[in-house]
Amino acid sequence: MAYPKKVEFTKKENDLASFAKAISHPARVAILKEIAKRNGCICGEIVEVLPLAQSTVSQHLKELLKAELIKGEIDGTKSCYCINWKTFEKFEKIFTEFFNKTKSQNQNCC
Amino acid sequence: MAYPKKVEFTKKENDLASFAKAISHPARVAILKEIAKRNGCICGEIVEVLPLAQSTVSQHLKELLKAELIKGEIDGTKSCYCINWKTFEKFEKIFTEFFNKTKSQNQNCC
DNA sequence: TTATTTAATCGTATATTTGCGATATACAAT
DNA sequence: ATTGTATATCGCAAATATACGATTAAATAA
Repeated sequence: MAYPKKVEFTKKENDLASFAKAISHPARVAILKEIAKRNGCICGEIVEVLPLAQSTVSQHLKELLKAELIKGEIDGTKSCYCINWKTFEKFEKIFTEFFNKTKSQNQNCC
Repeated sequence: MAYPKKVEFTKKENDLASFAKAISHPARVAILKEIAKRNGCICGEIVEVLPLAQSTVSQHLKELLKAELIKGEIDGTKSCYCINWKTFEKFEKIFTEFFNKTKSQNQNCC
């Protein structure tokens, strides 16, 4: 056996996959874009704009929070969300690395 | 209403999400890396290397084919897979655009 | 021809995701 | 204190994803 069998996946594989999972739903992509687009942070204006119920949007926001792609803070009755640039850039790096590493091995075999 | 309510998501949102979905499982990330790593295309050597059953790997390969991230051709009893660079680069572009566009709107609001 | 090898597909079980309405919570306004 | 507003959470249903063993199909080797 030339290459060893994996018992489990590597941290990088898991990281890339879980980031990809966080943005694997069009609603979450749209939410991120909306948060970035607005001048300043927004809250449930997202609900106004998306074709989804408030509770569903809230769930997607929770997912994005879990992935640390956004930060949220409660301001009165409103919740204010914004992009977590630190994580965002971390993932951009992981992605770029993945693309470049893969490309560098392009042997044009078929 | 300053921004219009979406009836559905945009093509770009759907494209980005479905690409992300394709690589949202560590097995599929590992498979892509393995295919890129090997000198020339490989087939079920992937099974040897991953902590998954042959049928499961086959299913993941099918997903990657569906997303057109890999190409496959049958060579005798063996199936030979390789990266579909055209799609790969298309998605890299979509990604980079997403990252850059989002970043350019960084207002550091919170 | 018969056996072997390789890989796709089928059937099935289980887990996760997605979505929504209803409810709860927490603050603001009256 | 009561009412209204914003948003998170609960409970549930439906759809999708993941995994595996068994089976099938197709090519090669014996």
